[in-house]
Amino acid sequence: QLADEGVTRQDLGREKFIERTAEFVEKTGGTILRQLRAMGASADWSRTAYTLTPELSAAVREAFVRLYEDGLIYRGHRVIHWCPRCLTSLSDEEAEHAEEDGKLYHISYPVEERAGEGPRRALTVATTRPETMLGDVAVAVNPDDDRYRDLVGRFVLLPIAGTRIPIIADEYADPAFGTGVVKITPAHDANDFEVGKRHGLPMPVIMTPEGTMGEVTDASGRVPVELREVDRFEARKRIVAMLEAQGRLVKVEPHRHSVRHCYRCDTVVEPRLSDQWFVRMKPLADPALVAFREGRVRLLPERWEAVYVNWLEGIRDWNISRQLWWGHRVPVFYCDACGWKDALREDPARCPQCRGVVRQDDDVLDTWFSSWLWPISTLGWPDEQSRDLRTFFPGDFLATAPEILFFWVARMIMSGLHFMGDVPFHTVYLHGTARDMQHRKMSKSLGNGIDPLAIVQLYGADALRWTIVAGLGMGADAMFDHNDIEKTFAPGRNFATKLWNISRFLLSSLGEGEPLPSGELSPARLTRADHWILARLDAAIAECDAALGPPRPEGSGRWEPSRRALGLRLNEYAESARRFVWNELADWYLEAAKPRLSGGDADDREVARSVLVHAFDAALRLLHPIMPFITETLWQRIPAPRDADFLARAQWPLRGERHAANAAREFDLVREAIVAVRQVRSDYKIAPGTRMAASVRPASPSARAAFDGERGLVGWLARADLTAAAEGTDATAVAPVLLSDGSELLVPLAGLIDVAKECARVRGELAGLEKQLAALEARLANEGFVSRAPANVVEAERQKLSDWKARREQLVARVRSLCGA
RNA sequence: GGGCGAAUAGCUCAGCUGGUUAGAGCGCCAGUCUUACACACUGGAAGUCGGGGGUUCGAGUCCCUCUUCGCCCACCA
Repeated sequence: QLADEGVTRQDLGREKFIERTAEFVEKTGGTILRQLRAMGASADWSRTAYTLTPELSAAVREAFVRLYEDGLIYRGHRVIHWCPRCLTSLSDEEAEHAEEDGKLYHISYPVEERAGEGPRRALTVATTRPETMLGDVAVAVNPDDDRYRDLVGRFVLLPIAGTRIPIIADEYADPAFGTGVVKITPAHDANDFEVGKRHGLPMPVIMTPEGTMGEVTDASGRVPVELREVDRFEARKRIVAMLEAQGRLVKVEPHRHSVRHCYRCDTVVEPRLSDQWFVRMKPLADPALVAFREGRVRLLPERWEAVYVNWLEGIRDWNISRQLWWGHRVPVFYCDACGWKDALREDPARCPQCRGVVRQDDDVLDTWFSSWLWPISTLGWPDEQSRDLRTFFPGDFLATAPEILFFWVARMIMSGLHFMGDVPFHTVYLHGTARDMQHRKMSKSLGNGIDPLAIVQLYGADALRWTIVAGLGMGADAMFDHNDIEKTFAPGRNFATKLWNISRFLLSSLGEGEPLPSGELSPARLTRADHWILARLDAAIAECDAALGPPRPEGSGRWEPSRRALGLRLNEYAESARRFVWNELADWYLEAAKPRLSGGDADDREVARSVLVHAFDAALRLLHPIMPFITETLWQRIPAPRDADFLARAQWPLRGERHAANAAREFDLVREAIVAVRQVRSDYKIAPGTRMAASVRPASPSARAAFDGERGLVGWLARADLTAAAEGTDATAVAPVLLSDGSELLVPLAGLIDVAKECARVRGELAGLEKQLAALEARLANEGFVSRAPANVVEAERQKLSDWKARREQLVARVRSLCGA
């Protein structure tokens, strides 16, 4: 906004800038909360917190002072990442790498001549950043490099600057890279800084904070007048031209390397020597590693654990000071009169030593220095007796993005351990990132983003949630095509519509004036279909439970050792629930129950309604975490058991065990028969309205009872009249189907069968089966398989073999009678 | 330079500790306004699981290697 007004923060001044920023935060801060609410996030919205309130600010200050007192915060003079646009230092994590095509410039530095010496020599150095040569204070060679051993201790003359700088020996110089000679610029390169320290070299800063050329720390005349205040990239070009003119540019090679950029504005970061506040990280990181190794904190998906460990093991001190104005100000005070300084919890009126005037450090703290305290500062820390802290710390579960694993997650773990002696949570779930079809992160600047609120408007929050939960494996990135959101979000909307329509049917089937279902399911009155849907419901609940993983053992501070038991396979959970609702409840049970619900006697109606309500109620409970809005709305309308005022607070469904397994199996057999008849109808293009006939040869008394008992259902769902099987039917006039239990279904098709075509089809099927059968027989004939595979696997294969053989027999018989000799 | 991930049906993706004839959604083909739903219903076609090698009775799943894409980390100027 300020840029639009053509104003900089410096124009405005610190106070005014903070005022304007606070105004902005006030206006826009609610956006994310609104989005979260619209998407159905279920949080205690009365407990939102903000790091810049007095309470949280006090916690940040307390943390700083304690770390300072413990010697874990110190002032460091070293090369840090500097953003010339933001005019502030950055942490290592805020300076992001990006591969770029650059150039490697080889520059020849003449060796200072010595009296009576032979031909003039020169050392060639290679650099990607020629503009920094003005800050060179030495050239280094490896002490073991024979090529240059004799030159160590002598000097080169820095071109353009004209400065005389020593040739030093340092391990840092890699004999294998380039010429083996490296220029040393301690103020503008972190490695060179280390070399400079080792050799006690001067460290001239030759760039202004804004990134233009200029002497900042001394006036040694290194930067020629014509280059002063020239932007660093422009200066690079000019210096290269000057070197070329002087014959000092040996060659220029293309060179791909990675360049650090400011995470905020993408400006190329400038390594720069300066004074900053640092947190000593090793003492904080070690306990975080121990906590991980002891299993007190766990990352999912597991592959992130290696990343976490790797970062902690190689941790470097954290630059926490920013030369910005918005944030928590560094609580360190100085007395210029006597040189006193200290970090304090309260602002001092004057210097405790000399009563002189004190001033506070100008810098503010890295925003993550406040955020890393979030799990404790929001609960009342540093008051360890705070009720909230004692009640809610440590937390249990954190779901967040992998990109802030280091910035936030690892540091929260460190601060929790350091300040509270415990991890702030036990499981970290690192979810995927929303990307476009080119796998690029969604971002404002690329314009490839999808506004969640727009999706909520168009398809509903439940559809959005469904897409994300059901469509992705654990931790997988989500690719969205913002040009075709329809195909992405329509399935979720369609499923929500399905739920809506199921409830419409359910409500209309309750009928006027009839008593509402009692909710009591008396086993004696249940039909096969009832048993079946109750069995399917139990299976669905079991699958959802398994996908979500078992709850953590009561009172245990850690998860079970088996990580796989943790679950969080949300997509599997969603799919199990969907399949139950759509493919089982809606497609089969509801259709099967229609005759009973509209006709039948009052008892039939009552039972069917009860089962339907029971199953749908359970379905809504299963789906509520994914689709909270529609499930809550529908649950309020149906006569479901009211164990809570809101579905959100109602019980998770439990497995009922009320069904009879054999009755459920019988229904499955009937379903098979219905599907078979439909297939025949479709294959032979028999009009949907045409009533068909079918006969059955049951393989068992149970099957006989099922087909006898469910004749009406077959009539209703397959439009086919089941009759007793007639013996000796003409093969060319009947389509036989072998059901899974061995029962046989015969569909008369006199005059409809194209004998030649059907013969070919059956032969094809038989050929396929023979192939499978041969493989199966080979497997069972294999000594190794029979002796080494688990018994249940072998048994299953044997069962399969006998099933397939029966099927083959049937096909062979059919081929014989259909295709002739 | 190191590490990680992905590559499975036309498309987007599931396939946990190796073990049915590898699944879903969308799309496609055929049919249907069947009194909850055409944002639907019924039936169907479609994959040598990126290439090669290995371990194993058995590999989409484990190991090695190659190719392509992506991400993270990194002090080769």
